[in-house]
Amino acid sequence: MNIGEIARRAGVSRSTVSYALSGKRPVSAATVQRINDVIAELGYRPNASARALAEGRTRTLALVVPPASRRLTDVQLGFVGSVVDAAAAHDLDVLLSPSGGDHDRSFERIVTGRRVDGVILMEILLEDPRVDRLSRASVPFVTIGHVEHPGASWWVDVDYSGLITRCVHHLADLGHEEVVLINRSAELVAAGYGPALRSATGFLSAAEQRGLTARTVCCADEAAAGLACFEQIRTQWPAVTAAVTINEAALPGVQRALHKAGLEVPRDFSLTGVIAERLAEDFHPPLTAADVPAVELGRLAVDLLLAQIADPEATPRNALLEPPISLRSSTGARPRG
Amino acid sequence: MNIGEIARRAGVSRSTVSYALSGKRPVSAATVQRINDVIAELGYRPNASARALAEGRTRTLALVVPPASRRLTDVQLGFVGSVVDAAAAHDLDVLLSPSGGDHDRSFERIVTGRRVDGVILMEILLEDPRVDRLSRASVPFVTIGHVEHPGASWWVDVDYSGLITRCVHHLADLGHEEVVLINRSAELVAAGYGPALRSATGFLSAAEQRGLTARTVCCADEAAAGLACFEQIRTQWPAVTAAVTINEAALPGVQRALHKAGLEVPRDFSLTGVIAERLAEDFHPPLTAADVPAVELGRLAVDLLLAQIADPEATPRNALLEPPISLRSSTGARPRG
DNA sequence: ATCCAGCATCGAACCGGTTCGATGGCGAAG
DNA sequence: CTTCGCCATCGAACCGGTTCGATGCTGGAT
Repeated sequence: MNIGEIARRAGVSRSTVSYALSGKRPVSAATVQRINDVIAELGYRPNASARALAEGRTRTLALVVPPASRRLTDVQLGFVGSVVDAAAAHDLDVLLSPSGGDHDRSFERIVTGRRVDGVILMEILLEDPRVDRLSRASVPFVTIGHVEHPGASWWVDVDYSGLITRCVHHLADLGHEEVVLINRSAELVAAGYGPALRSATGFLSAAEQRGLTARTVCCADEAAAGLACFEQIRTQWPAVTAAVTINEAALPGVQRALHKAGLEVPRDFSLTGVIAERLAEDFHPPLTAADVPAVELGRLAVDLLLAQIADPEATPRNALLEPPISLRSSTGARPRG
Repeated sequence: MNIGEIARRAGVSRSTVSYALSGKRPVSAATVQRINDVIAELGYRPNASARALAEGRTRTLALVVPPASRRLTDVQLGFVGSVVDAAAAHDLDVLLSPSGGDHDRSFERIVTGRRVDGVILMEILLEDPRVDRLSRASVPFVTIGHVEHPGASWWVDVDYSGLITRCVHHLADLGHEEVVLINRSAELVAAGYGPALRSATGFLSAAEQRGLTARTVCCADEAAAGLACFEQIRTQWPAVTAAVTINEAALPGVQRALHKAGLEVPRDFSLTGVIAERLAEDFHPPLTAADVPAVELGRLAVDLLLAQIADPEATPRNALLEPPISLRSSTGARPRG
């Protein structure tokens, strides 16, 4: 069941078997044939640990995800799936490491245990200790999202600020004068979660530029909070005629609140934002929104990571995607009060 | 950066360092202290591959998931999260392996490459070739879900048939006479997906037992399909007054269809089934439904797997959970036609 | 003073691959 | 017929840990 056994049965040395499998040195066709026969017969496959030890690489990537207690959003789920798929396309395995708490033994194991060839970090904060940790440990890594001062690091991200800006311009073009941003939870904002903060600044500056009255609220990532949040908006700022959101989990609640208030979208109220495509299309009516290209981001992250692993000294690369806003049917002209 | 370097700096042999770390043989307190100081100073951590090779175990579990193309349901997502968390609690890492296609190189790597100590398989079919593959390879594994003839294998599952039966009885008790099962997609049923088939048989036999008229439909796992499906039900079987479902993805569509048809739940129509708790509560009104205990199942699967790894010869264990039906507010007495 | 037990430590073998330098055999060239 | 070179293969070292048997040293009992 190991390479020595294969060698013995094929009547060759262990190194010959190794070369026959890797093709790194020529081996005669007859010998290769014999070795392959034995391997097929015994169903042999090299021991991954031994190979990793000898080669100095594990053919494994780590994907650091938020702990399960924090439910994944649709967008995050898209990242995980696409990273796994992209890695599989390169015959790489993916190790999942829950991180975000304080103990983070799993993260430490991965960083220092040479358990993986590289790391993909998602859900990062503007100031993220894990980024520093990986830099110091000189482990190749790519972040999905970027810290405030990325310096010389590799990352891919969606331009939340830019997208939100475009949403605001879109609403301004339609004549809206008072708009609200329904952000992610207050905890995430307080923690320094990039998309939430960049969305807020983008929203405010775009609104100012267009002379709109801008309101922002944080909303916990759940339907019930979405409902409560929307009702509060109606009470507190009755002149608001449009909302921009990046909070996917709140959408069902917002939908219900709209219904309860007897508001029809987009006739009475416009809704847009940055939302996973599937959710945007499940909404009623389908949301005019920027679809987060989760699949592309995941694939891109793997590509960058592999480039970095191949040449750790290469100058860092990054990608800031700004997907187009898909015009569906949730935005319309400001209702005449 | 390796154990030899630590040994040299601490002035001891490599084996002493190893014993100091593992505690498998006594080492004097003074020596342990010295070794720990050196380790702390250099930030040493044993190479995972080398350790795996020497110990013959990788301290890693594999979780076989459906390929990303098939979107994960909320329940499946719950499995992934809880398995990862439960594994982390035991200081184990989790390797994600997408499987379900035909080539499945990732799956083969894991099965034969001794890359992991055990495998957790989810989304299994009544006849699942992967189960046989793992059995033959004598890799410890636990399935979430069970094949038709589990024989001597380890598994955990939810008793879909039993739960659906209870839903039917619940509706019968409320006086409903014609009920429909909104199942998962026709492809899944055709592929032999356990929960879908067991739900159908449980539904039909319970309905027969109570003398109800039973209808069943398959519905693709998406909101649009849920809407279309529900409208078709209304047209085709106008006497249906209650639905039972296990299709989470269809729910938003069903909700919209109810609204479009001007039906109020539960006054005009009752809805129940087996649904992730979060989705049941996000529905309007909250669904009376059996919450799939995804977290408990995941934890249980890890526990069983560890027991099996510890003693591969142990007699297989399994668990068939039947969570209580949470009475919320989506079921009521049959409307008087 | 001698012997023995037991503790602390060491050295070597082993896990299962990869890789490098060396070697044997063969055909072609001189 | 010798020599050169190349192709195919071999043997040994190495990756970085773990583990087992052996050994030196110390102290207490006799």
